[in-house]
Amino acid sequence: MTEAVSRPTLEAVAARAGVSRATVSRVVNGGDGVRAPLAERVRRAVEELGYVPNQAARSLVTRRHDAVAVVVAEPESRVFADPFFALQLRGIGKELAVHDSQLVLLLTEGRADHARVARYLAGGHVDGALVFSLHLDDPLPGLIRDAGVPTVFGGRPHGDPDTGAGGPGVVYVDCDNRGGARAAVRHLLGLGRRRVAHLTGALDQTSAVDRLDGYRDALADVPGGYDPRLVVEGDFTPAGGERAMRELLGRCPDVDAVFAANDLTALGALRVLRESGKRVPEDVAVAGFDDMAPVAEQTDPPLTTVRQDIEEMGRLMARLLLEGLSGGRDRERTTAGAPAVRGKGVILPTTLIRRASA
Amino acid sequence: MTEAVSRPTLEAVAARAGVSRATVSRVVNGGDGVRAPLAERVRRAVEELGYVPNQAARSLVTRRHDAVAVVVAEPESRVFADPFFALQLRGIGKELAVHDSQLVLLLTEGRADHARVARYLAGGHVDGALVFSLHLDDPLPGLIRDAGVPTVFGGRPHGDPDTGAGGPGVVYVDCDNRGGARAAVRHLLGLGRRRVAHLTGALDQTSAVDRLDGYRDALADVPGGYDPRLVVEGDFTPAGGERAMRELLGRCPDVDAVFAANDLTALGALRVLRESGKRVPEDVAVAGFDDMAPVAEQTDPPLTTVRQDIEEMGRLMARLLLEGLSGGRDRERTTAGAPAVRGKGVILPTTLIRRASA
DNA sequence: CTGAAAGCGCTAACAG
DNA sequence: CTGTTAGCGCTTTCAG
Repeated sequence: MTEAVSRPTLEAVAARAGVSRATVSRVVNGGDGVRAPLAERVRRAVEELGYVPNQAARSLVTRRHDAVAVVVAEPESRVFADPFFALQLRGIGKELAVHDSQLVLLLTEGRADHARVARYLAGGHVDGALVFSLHLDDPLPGLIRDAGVPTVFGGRPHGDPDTGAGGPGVVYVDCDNRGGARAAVRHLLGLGRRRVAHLTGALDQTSAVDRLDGYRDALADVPGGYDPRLVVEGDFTPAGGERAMRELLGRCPDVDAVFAANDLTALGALRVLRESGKRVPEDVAVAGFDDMAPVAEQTDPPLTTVRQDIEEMGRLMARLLLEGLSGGRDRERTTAGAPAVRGKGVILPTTLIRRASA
Repeated sequence: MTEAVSRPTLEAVAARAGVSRATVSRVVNGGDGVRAPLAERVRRAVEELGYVPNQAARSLVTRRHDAVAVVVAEPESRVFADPFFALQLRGIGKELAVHDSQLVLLLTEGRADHARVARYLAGGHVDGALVFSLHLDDPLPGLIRDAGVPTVFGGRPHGDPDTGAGGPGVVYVDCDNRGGARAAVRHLLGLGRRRVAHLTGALDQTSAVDRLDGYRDALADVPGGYDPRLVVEGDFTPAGGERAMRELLGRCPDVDAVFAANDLTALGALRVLRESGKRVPEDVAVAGFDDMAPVAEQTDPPLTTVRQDIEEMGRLMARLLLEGLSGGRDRERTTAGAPAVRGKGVILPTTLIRRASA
């Protein structure tokens, strides 16, 4: 393990180039307003000395850090078990890289870590925070508000402006959970299915609630309508999907279609259906949500599901934060076109992907 | 999005407590050498003002950052497609949290990003770096060496001390790829299989090479020995596994066992075997590597595989770095017991997990 | 045990 | 256009 060596300072570069520190600083930061030959001399000195600015010193005066925190609560390990999070992280990373900003990852695993995160955020190391707020009782959003750091949420936070209960100025990015669910269920209905069940996600997360609402929406349109016995609570995991599916089969053996809250849940459901001798999609059609490639494409049969662009969500979160920081200057359009903006939330569209399971 | 507010300074706290800045500083940093009543007054002032030290100012003088960089090269998206990386990250995060250190994630996606990463590392924002060096031609290790930052590698780097080609002082953590592979292949041989094939990983990664070596080791013991026609190159992905398995079946229809370089490869192989009407394990026994829960437990049949403790690898990398930084003080023992240390590499043990596929 | 003073390395007015 | 002059907020000798 190499020891860190002491790096040359502005002073040293200035001396070598025979100019003042101020001039070197100017050249290093864009270099406008410095005559070409001088600038050239400075650049050579920088090069020869291998000078790299000390960020701590710079931040101290500029109050900028070129870094944003990504806060992830992972009370259960689910966050890490599916590629969802990794994809968002990648989107965030890409966008930040474009703006020359660093990604500081703050993992929390319980109350103990919350204090640490709050302290860090308040300590002014970062220009802003991207927060994945998962659960209803999560104290993190409050702590972060108190830290007084510009923040964008991933996923609609509980009690957001749209539902009327939320605090002002909450910015978030989410996909159209409700619309996507509606589309999936309508597709199942369009197949002629009349007993369409729903295996929900963990209902302390808004995504699960919104998908359930979408399911209800679609069923409101049809004669038979909504039957509460066809709704079983899961938890976004394969195991939860199995459990829920078993319960559903026991309760309503006549079910002919299942909309699972995500692909992992669908995976569990498929397994139980196979065990029970039900054919998919002949006896029971199955649809999922997320379109996680490694899951949805490789189930047997391949899964019909609702696709959301996870990486784009991450990218958009970062962009929104950065735009807010720069006071709305350098606004650009998202690569996905123009997403719908409702209140302070940005909702990305979803697409139904038809495969063999429904 | 809340605007950041200006935080109180040491000065303010000092004024409020009626002491000097120096005294406040002492109290904030452990507080030894300050008389109790005074210290108490300071603590109250800190509390009332909600004072949090400005890290930039502090770093400027202490030259410590309480942050380490995690550098991940992801030229292909594989890094993110499997949970491997997420698990290591989690291990790293846990260990860093214990030491009150932050995790700065540096994602790179090509040459363009390399310069950015090198600059960042050289800029002295972090106390050290954890680097996942994946590919043979990756220029990253070199750049990082030049940055002069203490570094620990994840996975044996190319040309490490053990092979004699590596630079001095390279520290890394890896699992016992070779030994694990050997165990898996011996297990297949123990089942009475005589035509044991190997679907390799991407051979520009040391893990793939080491597993191939383990395969050869095991075969060196038996009469028939090593048959090069039974080795097909894959790339650690399911698609690569399918491709390799198809080629293998074409070339050696008499194969009766397959050792896949990882679980994802095994997944692809299983699919092709099923298509071809081969029964697993009756006709062909299959073993994988990694024991990724969401994959290995849920294949059909469940996969016999070599387990490595990925999270522990991450944790250990962080610990090694931190220990090195503190000059070897506060040394603790790893939770996994005492891993083997060869040269500057720490090799974690692997375990064969028997399931139905072999 | 406490305070005064001197910077850490950099940027940002302000003069020239 | 370039240099001079102040700090940013903190830690750390060094006196008292």
